[in-house]
Amino acid sequence: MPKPTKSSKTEPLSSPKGMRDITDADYYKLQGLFEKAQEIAVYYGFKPIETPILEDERTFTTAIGIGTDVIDKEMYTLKTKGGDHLAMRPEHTAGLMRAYIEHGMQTQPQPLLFYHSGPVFRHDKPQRGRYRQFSQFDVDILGSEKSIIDALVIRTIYTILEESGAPNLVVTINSIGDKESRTAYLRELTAYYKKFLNDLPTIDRERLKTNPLRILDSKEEKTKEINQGAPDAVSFLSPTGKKHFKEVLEYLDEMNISYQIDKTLVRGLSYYTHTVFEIIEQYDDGTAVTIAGGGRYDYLGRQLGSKKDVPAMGGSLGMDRIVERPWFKNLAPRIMKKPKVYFIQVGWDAKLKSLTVIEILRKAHVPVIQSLSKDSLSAQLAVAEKSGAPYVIIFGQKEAMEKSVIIRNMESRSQDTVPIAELNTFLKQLK
RNA sequence: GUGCCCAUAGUUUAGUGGUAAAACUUCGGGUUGUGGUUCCGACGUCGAGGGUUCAAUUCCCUCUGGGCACCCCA
Repeated sequence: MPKPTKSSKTEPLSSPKGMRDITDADYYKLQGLFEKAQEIAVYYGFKPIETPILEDERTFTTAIGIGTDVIDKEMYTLKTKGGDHLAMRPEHTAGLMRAYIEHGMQTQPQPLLFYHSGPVFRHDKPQRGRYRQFSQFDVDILGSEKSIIDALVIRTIYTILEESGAPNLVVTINSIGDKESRTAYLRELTAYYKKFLNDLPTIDRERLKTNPLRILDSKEEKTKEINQGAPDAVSFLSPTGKKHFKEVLEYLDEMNISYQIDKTLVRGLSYYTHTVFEIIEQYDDGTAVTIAGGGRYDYLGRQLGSKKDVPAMGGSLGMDRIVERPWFKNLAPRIMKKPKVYFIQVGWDAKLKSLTVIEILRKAHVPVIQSLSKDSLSAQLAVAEKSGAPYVIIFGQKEAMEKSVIIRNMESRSQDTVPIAELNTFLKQLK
């Protein structure tokens, strides 16, 4: 029994901030998008996985990294009654890698292709298209360092967006290199900024300590000036890193996927190496909406305790954001049926048998809607009219006795009396 | 987490320092067997708490929730 708090007496209960109830059309949009994404992923050879919403907190702190906003400010954590420190997942990748290592998936033929979806949680300030609980659809490939793997992930996500109706898609892409080149680059970059320490705005001076790469896409005017002369990550890439990046771009060229190399793209999760990308919707007026992103994470496996390196690449798309975009095609989920008949019953004898008749219809796969709780014929006809169902079945006292129903065409208003035994065959010939 | 704006019925919105209105929706009825109509009725502690006042839905403060811009991200 929850203890009543001060607010529970006075404040009406509502869903937690930034979390929503999703019903009807909104629900089906998300489900429709999921089914489309799933279908595409399956065609490209991905297999499903579902991991727990809660994980040991350390899975995320070691994977995503202290010093990132996602960990420091946005993660929901809790202590169980047994004393375990768990966290609501803020993304899918760390849990996936944990599962891969835990179940020794390295022993299977590599690489392994996974798609993964479900709610993720970030304690962020809500805005339109940004929720504290939101759904991501991820594709990940674990166990290969090859550049074509990067291209395959980007291709798959890009295709899902395209098939959802997204226009003006651009892939922004960058390479932040491997451990060595990244360390060298970071050292150089930090040294560079230290020369301008006094000119750097407070926020960027702060970032110099926590995550210097972020200074590169600072919005501060002063910093933008300083950034003009900042060292460039790509020039620090090792020969293999350069080759890898070049190959990824070649694959994109070959597939006619338009991309822009964005040297300031570093992304907020610290496990990334080599390729990082975002897919944005870009408009002439300069506005851009990020709807997907990802990258390579070759060191994450070891960070989470794997004895061997697990080279891997993944990306995720924000389902809520996509579904709210004006261009989103309503992708009808398979479960959605256009109602074919509206069932009306009149009188007690008919009401008594009505569930049996509806079960006959269900077995014949006839989608039926009804308002069984209503009694009056005219009220039910009015609702039937509004529902847009092309046919109405009227089941009344007389029909209940005769074991028949009246089938009425809503458009022509003509009607036939059909014995219940012949109902299925009769309905089949209706279009 | 910071700044700005907002909050009246299920929804969209009026309105006022003297305890509230319209439209649509929903439910019930006029109408226990054939349609979109019409008529009648019901549904609000004016987001929550506190303050100013004889009196607050209205003015002030706090909180909660939402939107926008940062930050960050999907």
